Amino acid sequence: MLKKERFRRFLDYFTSNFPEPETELHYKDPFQLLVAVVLSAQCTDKRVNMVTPALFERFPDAQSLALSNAEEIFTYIRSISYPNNKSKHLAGLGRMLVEQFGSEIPASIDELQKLPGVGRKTANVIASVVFNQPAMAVDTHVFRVSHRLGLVPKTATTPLAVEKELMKHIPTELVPKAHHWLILHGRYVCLARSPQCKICKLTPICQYYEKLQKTTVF
DNA sequence: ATCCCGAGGG
DNA sequence: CCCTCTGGAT
Repeated sequence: MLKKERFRRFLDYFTSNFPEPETELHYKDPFQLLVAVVLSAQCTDKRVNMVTPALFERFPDAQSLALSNAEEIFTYIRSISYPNNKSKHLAGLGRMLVEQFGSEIPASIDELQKLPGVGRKTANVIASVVFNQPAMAVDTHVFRVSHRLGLVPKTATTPLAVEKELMKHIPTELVPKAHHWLILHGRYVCLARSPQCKICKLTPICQYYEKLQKTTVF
């Protein structure tokens, strides 16, 4: 199947069945989303959502983070992955937002990436979700699902390469939604260790499933 | 043992 | 390119 056809059917399916996908991280403003996404590295959204209510009550904005320190922040996030690194990142994040960005969340990818704990993936999420820019954040789900479906070539071995391949084929206005669609599919259907092909509606266009049929003996 | 909406440093 | 960070669920 042609790649163009794969993309068309992938986008058609999700446009029809999940027209308004959203992140599962809990937040109520750009600052909270930024913090939540920084915390979500190598950690499930569910666990992040367990610590953010108390965290946001104590630190409702960049100023409060800037006035605190990594030691105190650590006590609020000790139950998630890499609490030491992330508490240091958040302390520095608060300070930089206050000192260099007037306590506003910057909109450009380059400026976002200057913030401690914010790499390309997190910067793309903020640009896409907060500012509705056509930025494709490639996390573990997007990477895996894109390869399994056959949306990107095997030579796309890095998140950046996958990002560029996806951007080539997804219409600009659908990029923010496609990001969520790939994540939702990876989280609930195309699981890393046990892809649920039996309930998957995309098997007709899936490269992984196609190969699976060839190698399975009945 | 592997995975989870990765980032920073060497 | 590599390595380290390193909690909790499956």
